[in-house]
Amino acid sequence: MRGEATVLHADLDAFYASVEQRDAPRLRGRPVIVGGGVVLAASYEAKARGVRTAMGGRQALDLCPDAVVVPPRMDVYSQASKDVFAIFRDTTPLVEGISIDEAFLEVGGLRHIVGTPEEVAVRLRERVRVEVGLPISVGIARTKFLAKVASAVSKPDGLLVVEPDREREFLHPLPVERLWGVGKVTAEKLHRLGIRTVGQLAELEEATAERLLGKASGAHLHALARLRDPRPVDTTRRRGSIGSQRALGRRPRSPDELDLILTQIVDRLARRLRDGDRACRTVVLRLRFGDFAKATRSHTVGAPTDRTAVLLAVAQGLLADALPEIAERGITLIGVSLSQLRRAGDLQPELPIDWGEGVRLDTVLDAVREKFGATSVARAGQLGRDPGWSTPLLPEHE
DNA sequence: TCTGGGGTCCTAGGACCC
DNA sequence: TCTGGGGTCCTAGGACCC
Repeated sequence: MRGEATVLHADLDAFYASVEQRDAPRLRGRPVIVGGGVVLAASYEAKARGVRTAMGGRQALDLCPDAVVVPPRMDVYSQASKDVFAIFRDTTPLVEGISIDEAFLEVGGLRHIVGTPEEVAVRLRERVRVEVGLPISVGIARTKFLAKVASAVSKPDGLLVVEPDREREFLHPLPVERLWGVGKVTAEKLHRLGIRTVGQLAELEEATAERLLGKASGAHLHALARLRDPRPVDTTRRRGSIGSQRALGRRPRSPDELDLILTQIVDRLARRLRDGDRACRTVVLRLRFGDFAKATRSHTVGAPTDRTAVLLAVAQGLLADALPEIAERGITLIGVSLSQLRRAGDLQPELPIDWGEGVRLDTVLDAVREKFGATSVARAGQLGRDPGWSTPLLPEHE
């Protein structure tokens, strides 16, 4: 009556570290840490020694002095991810990617053609192991949330089915930290009330949960604890923002240095934007000051754009505004996010950003100049005329 | 403990409009 | 002259996830 377990959550185990062990036999069976200053991924041998993702590299080596530390190879991981997702899509068209190493698959429709969800999962795990050479865990349940919890519980290299009539006994004894959306802060709020298991959270009144955790997340977590999760596998989801950032260490940085780094970041992002045939409206400057406090500064332009020069001028304007505070507090990270993404095909040129015949870059940048002043705009204009620049900063008809 | 890089979603206040 | 309620957009911050 409540439906069948037809949602798969497939999640590669210790993804980056597994790729390194796959490619270098001498790393197999040994504790492997991917990253440098910070642990990006740890193999299960390293995890067994207490090494965790996001841990400082120093601390990780204290716990596990014989670990092999390897630098990340993002392009290799990206290719491995594509290979695995190709197998997902070959299994069913109903794939919802969650991140580089996990996805939901709806396989209910395959029962009479291929087999039960469990049979599909067994075959999927085998194909990923043989064809890509990586271990992957799969959870199967009636809802996405339960499937995700099931895959996590099954790790490493596991397969776990939660039958609909066993959901309560599976979920309720688990600690609240297992809920998708409960981190350190939320867990502590719950612990203060003596709530440690999902079952205890489910016993609360919904209104109580909302008062404690906020309206949206309170209602959401309460529903999950009561086994309610109506979200279907959504194959149409697209990224809503893209970003790039760079940690800077503690030494002081001159405005020119910051400007150069900012330019590199925006150049890379703008290219990714165009490669994905997308445009954006909002530019967010991310900062982390000398005391590691974070801040954002953002600006939204009237019409979506994918032009490096425009995005850079806006970013430089935001940075110029923040320079006095940076001079005072120091800076340890700078980054940019582009949000309010949409298909570039939806681009509707409007004044003042009108890329019609004969419109010059200077005209386009007027709006930016009005908001931020002339200096950064002048720099952006110069870059646009530099033939050595790595991306076309100007539209073809410029 | 001395802190990466990529994202998502929610909240809250103020501006602005009807 | 003083004062409504509702909706949307923008900005900033924060929790959380992998």
